[in-house]
Amino acid sequence: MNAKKIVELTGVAKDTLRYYENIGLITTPKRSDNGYRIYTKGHLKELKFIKMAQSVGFTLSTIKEAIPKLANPDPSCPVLARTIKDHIKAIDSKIAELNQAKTTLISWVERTLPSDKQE
Amino acid sequence: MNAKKIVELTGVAKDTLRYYENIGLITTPKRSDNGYRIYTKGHLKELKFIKMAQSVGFTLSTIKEAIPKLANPDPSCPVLARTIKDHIKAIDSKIAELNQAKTTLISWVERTLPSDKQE
DNA sequence: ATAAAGTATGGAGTAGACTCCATAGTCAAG
DNA sequence: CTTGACTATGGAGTCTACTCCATACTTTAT
Repeated sequence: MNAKKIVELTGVAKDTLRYYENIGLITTPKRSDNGYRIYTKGHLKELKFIKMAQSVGFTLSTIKEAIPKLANPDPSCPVLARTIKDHIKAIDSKIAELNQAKTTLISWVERTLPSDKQE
Repeated sequence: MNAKKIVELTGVAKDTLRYYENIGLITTPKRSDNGYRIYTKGHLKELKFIKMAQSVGFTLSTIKEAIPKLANPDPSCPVLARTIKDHIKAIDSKIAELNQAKTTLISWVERTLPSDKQE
């Protein structure tokens, strides 16, 4: 698919795509004869993953470590499973932090506004 | 408490504290006669909250909206509860996103990672 | 009394993550 | 064949969140 299409589908700007390509975050897209980039479903997956990971506080360089392993997996590599499990652990930590933050906020609400009802 | 102490207790650098003060993120600390900043337990709470919120992907400007309401609550203000609940909702969304990301990663691991070809 | 440690200030510099610009080649429509 | 939409490129600019000066005043230790 062309640039316009993937921008439309992912909400990621054209320039951002080029930026991601430059820093090696996404798989380098092939080019058609005219030099235009050709994006694939693989790129859609990568970008979806990037947005998700980013929204929960992972940096692009952290994401970068995970992406190539997801995009070009070597099934016979045990290090891969290890790495992904590390990322899952990182996600678990973030979930724990979020729950802590939530608890903190709720206690603030209850202490401050004891009569207020839940939504 | 003095700057050294709060740096030690929170792990937030001296310059960062001044930066937070400049952008109005933390409560402006009172000064002693010599002009040195005096930090309080309130600052500890604020900084703890900032670090937590930040680690899970909230920006300083988003955090800034929440802090004053937590620090100087007006019990008769329904907007306060609204705002805090919005933050809790945002946290819930982030938790949901993380769980989704986790599921995705796990499925990647379990499928022993399929290679996906271009369009 | 002098050094060392702590603090203050304005302002410059940095890293990460975009975002915009000027210029130019490509392609579909009229 | 010209216009306008689409794409490409290098490089500059922006914004966030720090981080690092250089300089100077205060306090503590020897």
